[in-house]
Amino acid sequence: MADIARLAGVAVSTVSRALAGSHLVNQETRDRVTELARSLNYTVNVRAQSLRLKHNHTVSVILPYDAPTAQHLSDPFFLALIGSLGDAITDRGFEMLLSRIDAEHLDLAAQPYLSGRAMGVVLVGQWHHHDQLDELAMRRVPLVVWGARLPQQRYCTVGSDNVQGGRMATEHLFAQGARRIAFLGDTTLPEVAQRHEGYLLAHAAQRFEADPQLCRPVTFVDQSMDAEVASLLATGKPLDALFACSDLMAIAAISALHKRGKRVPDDVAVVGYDDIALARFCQPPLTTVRQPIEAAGKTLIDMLMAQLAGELPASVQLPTELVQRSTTRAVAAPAAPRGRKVELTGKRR
Amino acid sequence: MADIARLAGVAVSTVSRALAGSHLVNQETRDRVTELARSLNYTVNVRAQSLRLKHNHTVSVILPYDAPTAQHLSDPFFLALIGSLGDAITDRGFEMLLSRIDAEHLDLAAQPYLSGRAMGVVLVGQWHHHDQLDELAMRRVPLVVWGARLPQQRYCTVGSDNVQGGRMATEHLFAQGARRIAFLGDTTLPEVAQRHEGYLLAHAAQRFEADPQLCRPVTFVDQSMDAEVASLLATGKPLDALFACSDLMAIAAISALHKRGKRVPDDVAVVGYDDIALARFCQPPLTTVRQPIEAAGKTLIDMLMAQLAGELPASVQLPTELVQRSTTRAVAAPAAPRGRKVELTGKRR
DNA sequence: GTGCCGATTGCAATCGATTGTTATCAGTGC
DNA sequence: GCACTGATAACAATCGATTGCAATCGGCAC
Repeated sequence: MADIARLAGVAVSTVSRALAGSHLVNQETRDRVTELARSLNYTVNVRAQSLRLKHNHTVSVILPYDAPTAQHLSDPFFLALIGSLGDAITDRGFEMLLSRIDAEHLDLAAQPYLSGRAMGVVLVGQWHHHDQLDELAMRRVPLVVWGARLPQQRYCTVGSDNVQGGRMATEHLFAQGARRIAFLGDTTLPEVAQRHEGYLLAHAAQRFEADPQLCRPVTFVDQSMDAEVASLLATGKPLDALFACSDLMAIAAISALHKRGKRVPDDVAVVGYDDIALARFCQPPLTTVRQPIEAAGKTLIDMLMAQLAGELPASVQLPTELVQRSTTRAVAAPAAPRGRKVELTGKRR
Repeated sequence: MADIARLAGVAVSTVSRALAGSHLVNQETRDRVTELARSLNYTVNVRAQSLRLKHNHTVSVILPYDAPTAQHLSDPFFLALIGSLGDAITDRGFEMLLSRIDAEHLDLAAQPYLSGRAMGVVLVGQWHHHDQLDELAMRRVPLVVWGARLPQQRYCTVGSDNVQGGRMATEHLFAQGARRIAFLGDTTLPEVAQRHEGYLLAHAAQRFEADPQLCRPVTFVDQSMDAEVASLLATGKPLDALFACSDLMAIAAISALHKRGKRVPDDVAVVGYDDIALARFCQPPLTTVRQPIEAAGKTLIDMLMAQLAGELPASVQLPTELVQRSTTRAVAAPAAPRGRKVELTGKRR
């Protein structure tokens, strides 16, 4: 900026004002400065600017990782969520700072905010440390978490309505005559626990007792699905259906079922969760509970902006919908969750 | 920092040194300051720090978007690449600034660097503006591009060996008796053009003439695949096989083929490109040319670091491998590209 | 008592912007 | 000729760090 000032024969302050389009500087001077800046490929230094202005246009998006397994960033649902966040953030003219932290130390999520790099934080998944998140909220860190809404939480969450989703999936399976429905998912995770709650509610509504033996704590993405399915089939009692807490798990389970001569949906019906791109394309196309990914990114950012505007963090539960494809038999739309028409195609191009 | 200095009864400069672990400050003072900082949840302001130090630890990753179609960030391959980059960047203790720009203005990719937000730029895809990238390189912007290596380019690219990949796929199809092989992909994109070149080389090696009617300029992800496949089947002459320039296109094509009563691979064999997660799970599992995504992120960052260390930008072509699954009939591994053993499973968990 | 030494610590300039306040200047009225 | 006014532009403080250089201090030798 000093260079431009020298070349234009004015003071640095005038250049600053000129580039900001201030009317305090003569139109002619302003044009001269602007042109000079353009021809020199000059851009204001954002670090200095945001240091002086004490604000910035960056949103920190954090994906916790499970340290013991050193898991890489490859889950299609989370990646799609990043895409959705990326779009939402770009649309608002902000930038996205993406980083990863150990899932056991969610308190580190505040770093980008505390160090002035970002105006606020979006954390993807609450994992096992609800308490650490509450603490961050109490320390007034602008924070929105993708995950389950828990009783009396102090932080703001955005997530799908997991109880409704789990219930809808289970009811759909009941509706086609299934009676013994396996539940696959790690219920120590809040979101999965809520889906399991929906699963139990559906059982209660049917006056059926859920067999605890059918609930398997498979982690979100897992190679050991094969063994799990084998063990489920070996219980002696028949297996009607299977509700998996992610599409990836559902697809792995279907593959394991096929390997053991079970037909889907004729022998075992399967419902997944997420409605990732894969669900629509795999054979047979997967019946699944759709989490509205497009809306997710937008809503997360909306909530963050609301907090930055001084509003109270109101948590949001986005509606889920059952997308009926071919891993379950076609039945009339379930009555319970009165909702929008079921979409058969996603919005992806 | 001033607060801490006051509380600790020392000068700001001492606090700075203490937090940096400098041995110029007394061990005791250092401990006192460190403890004070921790208890106050204090973190150095990264903006001020990097302003003063004139360097930072941020890598800018840019995904161009096609403005006319206002395409969202949803392509599984690019998302996976972001994941890979995220891991590579995190592993090196850096942070990732993710943004999007209009694919027609790749020169804007320099902004994050010029404005001091990032130490360098990784651009995902070179799209149609090779020239703009050359210009950026001449302006000495630290830049690495994911894409095709073009003759006499001035910038550094990392990409898969597209010619080899295209050739390998086509040879594999020839090896199982295919003679009329359709090529699906937008050859105005450098990467696709090179895959097409490989396709033509394979034809030449077999002394076969490629029928231009079989080359269809489908854009990377497209709804109109159905019409395209219909048109291919309607040419009058038989269709043996199909090489699609992305797995997504391959899967869409398979779906269109099924709809028209064609069996895969019996009537039409199909090879995709990328080996995204979907390829392994879809039914039938997709034969495809694998781009080494894990290595991609690492290599991109390695090349960026090399540039920052003052080295010349050497472009890299990562080896591709043919992953034989079920959309082609099993044949012995092709002889031409002597390579590593074909892996049947990816590294995903 | 003086001077030197090593170990710490403080002072002040600096990074690149922004902005309230002050200065300059041409034009105008008396 | 002088005071006043409006339009521009310059000055200087500031944001929160870092660091070369100077200052301080206790100890020690002479």
